[in-house]
Amino acid sequence: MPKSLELTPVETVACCSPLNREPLTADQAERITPLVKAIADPVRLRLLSLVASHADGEACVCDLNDAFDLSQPTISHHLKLLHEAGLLDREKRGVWVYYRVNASALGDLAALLGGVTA
Amino acid sequence: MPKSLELTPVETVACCSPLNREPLTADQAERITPLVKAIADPVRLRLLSLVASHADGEACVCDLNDAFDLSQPTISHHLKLLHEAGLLDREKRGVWVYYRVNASALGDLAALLGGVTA
DNA sequence: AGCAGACATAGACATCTGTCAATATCGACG
DNA sequence: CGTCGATATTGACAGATGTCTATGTCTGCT
Repeated sequence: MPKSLELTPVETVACCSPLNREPLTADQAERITPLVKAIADPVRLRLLSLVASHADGEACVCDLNDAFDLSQPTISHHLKLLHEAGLLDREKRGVWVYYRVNASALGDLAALLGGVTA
Repeated sequence: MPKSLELTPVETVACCSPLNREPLTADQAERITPLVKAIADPVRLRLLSLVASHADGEACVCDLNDAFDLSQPTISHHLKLLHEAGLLDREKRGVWVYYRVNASALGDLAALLGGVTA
């Protein structure tokens, strides 16, 4: 149920069969790549795991900032990339912003790589 | 059974529990990232899927070159990155070079993302 | 030996990416 | 309504990345 015609990368991954079934077309590869790029950074991998493993399944930006020796804008930038890729959902409550993982996103990507269609 | 003390990225991935179990340490994230970066490119994703889905599980560089509108050195460069990451095994037979996928590599990465420990 | 073809390496170059400091926005609260 | 604290945006810059041309290194063949 996207509100626009633009699909997030994560919304386009489920359409491809596992890598070992048949070659990806150039188009499919171009659509999948942004999602993989989104997790191809150590800071973003840690952010993702921090949110994913956090109690209640969500984490406040204020907590995430403290976990890194990086400036606040840098963390904000990485969170934005993960959000735009469709891997993190964003919710603002009062002054704080909470992120939570899009579970099916990682699942679809894992299925693409691992060859499991489930 | 690595022959040197240097581990390929793929040899270090199995050591981490799934993302949603516990946060990655900075060290773990740094070790995993090269593997993810290796597949964070549309050409390399297609190369991987071409090799993975090829008959006999292996593909000759000569075949792979023809599948792209890119120069031979560029394809060679991408294959080198995939090989160094541990995702592709390389075997030279006569004049030709054959690549085949390291199946467990993608499996471990998928497990990391998908949360399946198997 | 010498040539030809398959693949790798080296170097150059434009573009992309991660980071920061500075600034803007937005909501709560006195 | 003005300030403060939390987060996002902007602009700048160094370093990484993808691509090419040119060249090197094997291997088989004649």
